[in-house]
Amino acid sequence: MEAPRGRPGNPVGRLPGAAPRGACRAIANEVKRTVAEYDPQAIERKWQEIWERAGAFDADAEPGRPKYYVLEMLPYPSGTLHMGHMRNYTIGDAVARYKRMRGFNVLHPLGWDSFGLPAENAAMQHNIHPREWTNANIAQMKAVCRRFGFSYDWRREISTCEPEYYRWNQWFFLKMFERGLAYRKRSRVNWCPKCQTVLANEQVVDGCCWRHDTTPVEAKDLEQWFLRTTSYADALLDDMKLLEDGWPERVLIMQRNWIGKSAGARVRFRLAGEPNVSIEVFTTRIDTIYGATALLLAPDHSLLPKLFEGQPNRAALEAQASDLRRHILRPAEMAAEKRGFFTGRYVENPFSGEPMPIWAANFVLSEYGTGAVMCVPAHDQRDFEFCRKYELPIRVVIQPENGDQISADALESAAADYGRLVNSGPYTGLGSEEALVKMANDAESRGFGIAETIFRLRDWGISRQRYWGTPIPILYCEKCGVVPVPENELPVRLPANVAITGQGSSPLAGVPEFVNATCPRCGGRARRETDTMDTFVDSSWYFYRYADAQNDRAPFDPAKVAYWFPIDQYIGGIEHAILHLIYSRFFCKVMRDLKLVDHAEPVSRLFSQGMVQKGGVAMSKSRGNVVAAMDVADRYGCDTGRAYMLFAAPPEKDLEWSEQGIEGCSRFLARVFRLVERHGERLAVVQAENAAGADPASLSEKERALLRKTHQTIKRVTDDFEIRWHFNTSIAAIMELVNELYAREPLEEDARPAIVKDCLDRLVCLLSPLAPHLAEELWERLGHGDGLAAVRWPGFDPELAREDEYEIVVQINGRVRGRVFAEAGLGEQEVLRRALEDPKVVPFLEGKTIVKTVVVPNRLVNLVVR
RNA sequence: GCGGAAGUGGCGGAACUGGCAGACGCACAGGACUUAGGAUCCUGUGGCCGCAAGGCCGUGUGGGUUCGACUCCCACCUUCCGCACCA
Repeated sequence: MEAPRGRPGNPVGRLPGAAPRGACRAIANEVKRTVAEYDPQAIERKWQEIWERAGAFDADAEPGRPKYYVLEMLPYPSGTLHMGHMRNYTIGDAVARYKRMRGFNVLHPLGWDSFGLPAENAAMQHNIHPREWTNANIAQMKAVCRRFGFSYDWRREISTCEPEYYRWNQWFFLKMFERGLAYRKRSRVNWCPKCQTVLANEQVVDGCCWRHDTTPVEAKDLEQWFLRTTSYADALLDDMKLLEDGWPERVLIMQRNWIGKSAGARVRFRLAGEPNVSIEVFTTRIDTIYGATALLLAPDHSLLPKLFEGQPNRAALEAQASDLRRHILRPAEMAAEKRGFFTGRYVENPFSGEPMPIWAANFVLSEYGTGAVMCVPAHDQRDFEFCRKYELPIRVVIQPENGDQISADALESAAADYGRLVNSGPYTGLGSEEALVKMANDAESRGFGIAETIFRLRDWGISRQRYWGTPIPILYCEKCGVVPVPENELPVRLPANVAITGQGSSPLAGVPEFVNATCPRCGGRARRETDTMDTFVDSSWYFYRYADAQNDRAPFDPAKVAYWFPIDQYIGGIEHAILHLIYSRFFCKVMRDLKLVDHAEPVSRLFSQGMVQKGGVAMSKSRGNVVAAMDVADRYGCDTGRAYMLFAAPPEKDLEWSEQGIEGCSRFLARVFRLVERHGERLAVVQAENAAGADPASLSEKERALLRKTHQTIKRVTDDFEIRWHFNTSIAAIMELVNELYAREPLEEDARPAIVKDCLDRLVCLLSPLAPHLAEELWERLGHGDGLAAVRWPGFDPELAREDEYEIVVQINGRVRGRVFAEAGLGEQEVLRRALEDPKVVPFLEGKTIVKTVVVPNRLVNLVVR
């Protein structure tokens, strides 16, 4: 790289007007002599107390005043605040503080997702009541949050394990029950033998429990309560268009996949020889039905045993079936081979009348569609592989619109694309899209099928055989059957004294005082439901409760919610992209139907922050690479921790924990402290002069330079908050400003105190969302009696930010050959003239012809020569 | 396999609309101050060649568009994440 060149007459690499070299020593000495050390612990303690006494971050609904609701995801109170939390809350806090300075009424609350399994595990291991354990953890984590000075309105704190909160879970459940959105059915459930409870489908990952990733989930039949998420499947999908601007694309994609809408048709195939028995399949490709050469059943399809009846080799078939059931493919065994066997029976293709053999196949999912599919090897890759293996016939019924015709013998893989129908009876010659509609219609009018759209999304099973959760408010009466607990009897409280063994069914079943109840309808004996709710119920609506956390007559006052909602900015980890966020959207839609809210979506903007890693991997207990937030605060102060979280990477990217990096941030804050401290006493009595709009001629060259850098920094930091959401570059910009101020020391020379003060004031304001305690302290030291909470975000004056003079790069054929200076606004011709005269440039032009010139204002000149 | 994100110095990262690649920080080196410095302040720091002036190379790879490409287009490689026999 070329050596930096200063202007003629200036020392190389030094800013025009910077202090002469000899001055550095003097400044350093003076700084050392007079400046107190940056003491983050003292400063942070002081301001946290002041904020708390003042209720500085309490916010109430003020109709007519613009609001901003910024929210971080509800934490589980594990006891330690780890780096992920710290990063999450630091981002949210920076945004909250920035928006306050922008004049918004900011709602920024925090609470605790305090039901859940770990409390029960702790109860077993340490013989401590889940409530005690949980509350101790909450106290600990809250202390860390306070130590970090996050600007929460603590009056709105909620804890989901308190009856004041969970009674509204029960209330919502009853509302859903009334509307048929909560129902009970016996169903095959995912059972985790370690958790000793049911898991939602969403909680099964690769066939294993989401908490125990080496424990395979078992199938079990149980009576379960479900919430009918599927009745909102279309709304959940359609309303995603409202989120396209504010949510990360990948989250929307994940949700779309999860909902898994597929449009197709249900078709009934009659069992050959038994006209009253038929098998239904679901297909999205009814246009290929003339190419179906078999019908495939899931190994656990309910009809399978019936098919074997009366066959001589029935026992052998049943053995094969149960063998195949053991080989139902789990996602982890995706590469495993397809297997199946012929059942000995046939169905009749309702379109062609042709007989088709029925096979059982291990890759057919019993829980999706109808658990049976038609097998079209020519046009479906899975069927193709299956038929090749078992030598079933392959028949081409779709030919590509353009390109070579295909033939069954030459196929190396299935041809799944749409095309034109061949060998398809009366449909031959139609295009796939046309045929899909027509054939489904015909199937319906001929009585063996119907167009249908199905979803991958299933109803949400919420029953958990656990103690530490919300009791499901249902009674079972010997006479009246299933009876909901009347609203006025809520909450159904968790009994305090329960033996938690971790074995068998719900611990509540062992508490007679809880189980035995009176039927509210007939007054007879009733048994209470002993399952509790999935904790995702708690977190599906908690952010509404923040709007009205103390309400004891309703989950919230709709007017308050109408003021604060929707959430303007929600911030959390990507791990909640599906479960929590779909359930929350579902709850919102139910609430809208209950007329509690009038918005369609609860969250306008969602941000997924990156993980915090150490040594390139996520911090985790098992890896032993966890750094606790409290340790950072103890060693460096929380402002340093915050600054590092924001500086080390843009917020959406993973962040590598670096001790040296954090020391760099600590140095930076100390450097800011010394700078302001050095001038604070002198400037505290000075009224800052707002130079905006001032006559530039009245400013000294140094004043202009100071103001220019300051206003350029304001612009950069403001854009970072408003548009880019890249706080790393905000801090970098502020560092540049600080460097410039140091370089121009002594500031008291050639610059009026009022101007210097103005610059330092603005610097401190820019810093305040990022390192709030230090900023408050410096603000005070600059002589301001009022706290920063009352201060507006600094304004930006483009006139002051403008450069007077630009260095213009002169390129010859795209290569940098020289540099010239041009005053702002200098005409193109003049810039070009200077470029052509530049002594560095001239030799490159000798004997050449300039074919083209490009002049980019304030940036460069490119001369194309030949 | 499908979908998404990303590949830039020794490291974290910057470059906003196509216009000086490497801002800012870390690390390292030199200097100042100092009894001392792992504090502070100042300076330097992509690679190669060169005493220097300067030159050449350089943003995963290969092409393309353009006066000009980290940025746009095409093909490919690698990494991470999500989904995955969903009929």
